[in-house]
Amino acid sequence: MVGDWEEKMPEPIGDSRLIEMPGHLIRRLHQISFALFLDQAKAFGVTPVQYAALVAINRHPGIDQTTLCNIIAFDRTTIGGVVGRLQRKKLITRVNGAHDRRTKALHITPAGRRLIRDIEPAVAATQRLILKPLAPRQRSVFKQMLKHLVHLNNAHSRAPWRPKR
Amino acid sequence: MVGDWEEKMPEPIGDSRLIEMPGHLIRRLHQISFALFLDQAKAFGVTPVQYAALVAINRHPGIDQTTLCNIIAFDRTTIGGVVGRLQRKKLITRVNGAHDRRTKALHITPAGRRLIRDIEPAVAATQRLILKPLAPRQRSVFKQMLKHLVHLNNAHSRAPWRPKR
DNA sequence: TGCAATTCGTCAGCATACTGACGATTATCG
DNA sequence: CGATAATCGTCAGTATGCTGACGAATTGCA
Repeated sequence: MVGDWEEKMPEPIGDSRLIEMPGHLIRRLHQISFALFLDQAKAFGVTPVQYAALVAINRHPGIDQTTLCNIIAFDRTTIGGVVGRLQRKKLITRVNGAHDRRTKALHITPAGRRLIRDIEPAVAATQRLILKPLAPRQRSVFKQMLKHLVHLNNAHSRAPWRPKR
Repeated sequence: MVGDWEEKMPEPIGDSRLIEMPGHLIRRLHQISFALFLDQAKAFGVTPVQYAALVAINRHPGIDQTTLCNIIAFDRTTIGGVVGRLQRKKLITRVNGAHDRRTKALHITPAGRRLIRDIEPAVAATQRLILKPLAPRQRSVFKQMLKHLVHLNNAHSRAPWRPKR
């Protein structure tokens, strides 16, 4: 299926060009990473997104949803559903803010704390599996590049990361 | 906000640990990449996913949906909606397969071909912008690593890439 | 040949994301 | 103080992506 390139014709974009585009590869790596997490952590019934939110809530008791979004770089609209599902699973509580009645104050429950503790090996295993195909010395190079790309492209996301309040 | 580490306590997972996890960074890079594409190509009204499908359909006239999924590593369920939207925009046609009546044969339209041609600069610019924060020599290193990670982790996705039929 | 296994497209259900908008509330400034 | 601006959480709408299931059609094998 190679070889239909023709003189004087603008070269049609073929499979290989498409498949090697960074954007395409990043999309696939994201899907793989997500699937690996679900597989490793399937006994706990949480997604990578829910796990990230849970860790941040544990670390910042009483945090409101918008500040949570700034810390873990989520979208403000999306977080509503995420914390709703965490609440349904009794991993967090959500009460109206005392000082600012527009906000909801998020707190982790004992069950949530237990989950964070117990899921740790699965989370660590997931990160190892993602990078497993690379040689050990390349893994930290890749991680550095990832951090660099994300930090310097931060502003291009609707949900940019922001330091503390 | 650093320094609440305590002797004899299992170290709680903090923001920095979470934020530097490969899985988390990959999710963010995917969002950034997606947003950059939409921004660069906003005049054309297609998503990265729709663009990938369109390119593959252009390259393989009459392809059926499942084979299309194997080529661009999509999920079989998801592709239905994607090609439906391409059809609604009159960029492709979808007719029942002649030989196998279970399948739908996909063909690109003249409008679809025009779009692929005209959107090219925006697609190229997107790929450049994604990798822009890296030094030029690092960009190909990163691309190689991405390809390596995706190929060797291929089987872990529900929608693994598969060579031709 | 005939029947079981497989495949194709689709459906319902759920979860993550983003846009644009809104009411409620708080902050700011004249 | 009071009007305006900004912020918080949410909603509707749209798009991607997955699981599990299904009817329709085809394949493979006994």
